[in-house]
Order: sequence, then C-alpha cells, then structure tokens
Amino acid sequence: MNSQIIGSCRVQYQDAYAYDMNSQELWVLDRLKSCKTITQLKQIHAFLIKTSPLRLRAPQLIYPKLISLCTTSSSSFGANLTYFRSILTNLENPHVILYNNAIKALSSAQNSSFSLEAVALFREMLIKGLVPDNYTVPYVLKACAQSQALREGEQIHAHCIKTGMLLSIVYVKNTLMRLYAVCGFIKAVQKLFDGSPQRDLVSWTTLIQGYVKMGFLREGVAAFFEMCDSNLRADEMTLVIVLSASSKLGDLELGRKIHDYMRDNEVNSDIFVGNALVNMYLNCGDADFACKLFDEMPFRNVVSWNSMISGLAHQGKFKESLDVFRKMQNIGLKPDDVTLVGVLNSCANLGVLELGKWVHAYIDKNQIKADGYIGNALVDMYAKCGSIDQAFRVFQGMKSRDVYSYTAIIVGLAMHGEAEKALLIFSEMPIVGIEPDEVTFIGVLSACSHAGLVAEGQKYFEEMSSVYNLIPQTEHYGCMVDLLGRAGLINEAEEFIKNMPIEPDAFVWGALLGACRIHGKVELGESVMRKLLEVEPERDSAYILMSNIYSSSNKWRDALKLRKAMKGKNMKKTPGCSSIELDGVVHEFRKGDKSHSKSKEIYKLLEDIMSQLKNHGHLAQY
DNA sequence: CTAGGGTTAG
Repeated sequence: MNSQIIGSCRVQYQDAYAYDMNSQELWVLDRLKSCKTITQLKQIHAFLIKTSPLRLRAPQLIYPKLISLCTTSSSSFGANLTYFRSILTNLENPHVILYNNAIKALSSAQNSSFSLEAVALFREMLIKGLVPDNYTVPYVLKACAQSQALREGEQIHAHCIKTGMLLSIVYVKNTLMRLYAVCGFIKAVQKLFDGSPQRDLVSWTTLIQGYVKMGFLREGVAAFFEMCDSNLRADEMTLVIVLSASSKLGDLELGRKIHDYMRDNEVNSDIFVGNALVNMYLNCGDADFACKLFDEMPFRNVVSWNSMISGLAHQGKFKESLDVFRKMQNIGLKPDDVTLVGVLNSCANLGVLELGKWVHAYIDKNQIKADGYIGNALVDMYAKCGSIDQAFRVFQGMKSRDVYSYTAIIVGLAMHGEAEKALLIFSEMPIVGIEPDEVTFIGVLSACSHAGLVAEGQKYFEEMSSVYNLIPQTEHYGCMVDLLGRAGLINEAEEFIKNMPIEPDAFVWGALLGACRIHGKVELGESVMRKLLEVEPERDSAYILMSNIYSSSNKWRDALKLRKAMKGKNMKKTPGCSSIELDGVVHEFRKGDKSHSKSKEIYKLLEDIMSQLKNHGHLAQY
C-alpha cells in the first residue's frame, strides 16, 4: 500500500508539469481520501511540499485529513503530536477553522497533555493575530474541562469577558459553566448562571448536573423545578440527571413525579432514560416495577444490565442480582468492570466464594486491572466469604490503593479477629498519605473491641476528631459501647452513653444490651430493652436479645412471656439467612423456611443427621 | 466545526 502511494507520487511528481493545479489537487484529494495511516499521510505531504504549485496549499489540504486520522486512531496521536503541531505552527495564512478543528480534535482526546496542547494552540492563535470565534472557545473550554485545567480555564474566562463573548454567546457561557462544574466550583457555576441574560436548556442542565455531581441532590432537583416554572421543557438529557438524583435520594415520590412529567410532556424514552428509570425505581424500592420496565425495554445495553445487578443488590436482593447476571451470561453479553464489581458485591453479601473466585479468574484471564473498584470489591468479597488470607493477598498485589481498599481490608481483618494486623495496616495509612474516613474507623474500633483493647480503642476514638477532623456517628459510639461493654466495663459504658453529644440510637442501645447479655445483667438489660424499643419499635432484636438474657439466667418464664408478647406484634425479623451455591445457582435458606423446591428432602436429611449424631452420643447445643 | 446524559466500592 505504502509503496503504491510512493510509486504513484513519483509518477505524479515526474509528470507534475503536465497537469494544471486543479487536477493535481483533485488527484491529491483522492489519495488523501484513501490514506489510512500517518506514514502514508507524510508521504503525500512530502509530495505536496516538493511540488511547487501546491506548496502553499499543502497544509490546508492535508490538515483536515490529519485531524481525522489522529482522532480515529488516538493511540498513534500522541506519537504524532509533534508533527501535528509543526505543520500548524508553520502555516503562514491559516484559517481559523483549521485551528478550531485542531483544538476540537485535541479536546476530545482523553489524555490531559492533549488538553493543555489545545490551550497552547489557542494561545498561538492569539499570537498570530487570529481571532478565536464562537466555535474556538467552546472547544478549548471543553479541553480544559476534560483535564480539569482550572488555571487555564480561568484565563480563557478572562479573555471571554474582555471580548464580550461571555455575554453574547450562550455556548461560551455554558461550556464555562461546565468547566467550573467539573472542577467542583458549584458557586462559580451558579454565579455565571445568575449573571447571564439568556439561559437555555443546556445552561439549566449544566447547573443541575453540577449540583447533582457534587452530591447536592435536593438543590439540583430544586433547580429542575425552577426550570419548569420558567416554562422551559426538559429533554432526555435533563431528565436522566434528575432521575439519577431521585435515585440517589431514594425518593420514590419524587421519582414518580419525574416519570409523570415525562409522560405529560411526551419525552421519549431512549436507552439512557430507560436505564435511568430502571435505576431510579430500583433504588427507590419499587423493584417489581423496575423489573417490568427492564423487561419492556426495546433495547438493553451493558449499563441496563449493570443497573439491574447493582440495583437489586442495593435492595438486599443479592440472589436476584446474581440471577440477572446469569441471564446476562446466557444471552452472551460481555460483562464490563461495573458488572463485575456488582457481582462481587452480591457474592460478598451471600458468601458465595465459588462465583467470587470465578469472577477473579475472569478478571485475570481478560487482563482486567485488579485495581480501583475491582480490586476493592475483590478484597471485600474474599474477606466477607471467609478467605481473609486471599483478601490480604489481593490487597497486597494492588498497584494503587485508596481509602476504600484500606477500609475493606481493615474491616475484614477485624471481622476475622485479626485485630493486631488490622491496626498494623491502619498505621500504614498516614505513611502512604491516605486519610482514613468514618468507615475506616468502624473497622479500627471493632478490631479493638474484638481484641479487648480498651485503651487503644479510646485513643483511636479520640484521634478521630482531634487528628482527622471526623465527627463520630452513632455507629462509632455503638462501637465504643461495645468495646467497653464486652470488657465488662458496663458502668463506664452507661456513663459514656450519658455523655454522648448526639441522641443514642439502636446501634448504641443494641451494643449495651449485647453487653448485658454477655455479662448476665438482667435488671439493666430490662431498662436498656425499653430504651431500644423506644428508638426501634419495629424490629424484634430487642426482644430476642432480652429473651436470651432471661434464658441464660434460667428465667425461663420471663423469656416465654417476652416471646409471647412479641408474637402479637408482627415485627420485622432480623433475618438469619444462609446460602449455598450449586452449579451457579444460589440457594437461600431462612429460619423455618420451606420454600425451597427440595425442602422435604432437605429436612428429611437434617433429621437423619440429627438422629445419627444423637446415636453417637452428641447432644445438640442451642 | 459549536455546549448538557446512565450503572460501580469499604
């Protein structure tokens, strides 16, 4: 192919004077069309330079092609960046459009050095006396937003104020808003929005998105309704963001309102909207309707499936989540890393090590990096499935670790009673420069609790606020009550609760009641149970714990009375559930549950085992 | 040749 082009270039060169310039240009354009690589392009370029009538036209002719080649094969783009620049920079009379296209190409590249290159081209334009137009500025601002180049963006912002573009061109204002939004400066976004004479749908959407991305969900939703009041009609893009906000808020009423808005305004449901709707209904608790919508979708992509897998898990329907994954496998859709994270999460919560291992093998086989989300999910899965050593190996093998990785392994080690190792890993965090957060401290405090390290636990609890500026939540107070209570320091635990700056909740009272159970404190237990029932009247855990306290103090009559009192009340049961995985299918078992298709056989076998145990002189312990 | 969209962790 190359030699063909060179060959025909040579022939053309020799016959150059036989053609007039137009036909030469046509010939070159024809060659450019079929040109596939930078090397071929360079050959044509060389020919153009050597052909004197075409010399001046050369850059203009090849430039658009160069841009399109670079953007379609971004991998070779980096290597040819110098070449790319040298042509443009040496142009004597470049048209603004050429620069615009170049900046556009650079702004859509992922690489952040390309974004800065786009800014450099923008500067070069100004130096050459070219006037950036209403296309140039949105492109270069997009490049800044891509790499969060705030400083550069601010300079362009200043340029836009000086030239008056900021006020006159809505595209400029919108891309500028977007830049500040991705940099997290929501106040700057709002200020630009407020100070602008014209606001179109994109301005509103950018504002809403800015709020939602920063986690200011209610503010984003409020902006949406404000937009509706101003008689602008939302389109698919706006609605996807508002639905995602409703989903994150778990606000079903709001979500339904948005859905109604879509029907009233005849917004058509493309795949993005469809996915957002499914996700919203799932996270807001209406899983049945979400499944119905999912089934009715005319097209589904990997995100649709991912939404189902992680959304069901979010609702605690881990088994169903894995069922969806199996269906996805059956139709032959390739999982991506988001899918795998969701699957690992469900495996972790069900304790299905086999499938978790399969995912790990899949990750290795497909050379997916076991860092970030994936690595953290693997650590968590192994830890929760009981393979703490394997969890630790994955943790150590990770190239980059963040606060989630550290927390996963610390909580995992604490759960497995390896308190010292957990605290050792925790002490590594300041050395590698990772700040622990609230969840990390749950792991640290529970490690201390399990190992009976009272003084250390108190020290860490104190450091939480004094060193790390974290405000302890009721969970942390619960851990401390547990720590003191387990160690038999019941009075100290009671005193600790009295001095809490926030209202104790079920975590805290539950921990104290647990301590009463361990240490057989019947009377205190009774008063703590009442407290627990006050803050959590709908659950049965207070009754269960208390009746255990009665039983272990041989107060059978009181225990029975409590169980009876419970029966009439239809309380939420704290589920005790176990599961096994067989040939890829997860089977769940709850206490007294007879829903399994082979339930009869299972119970029959259990009875056999029990009687065999009895025959061998073993007495069942309850 | 212009701007704004979904799913993922402890």
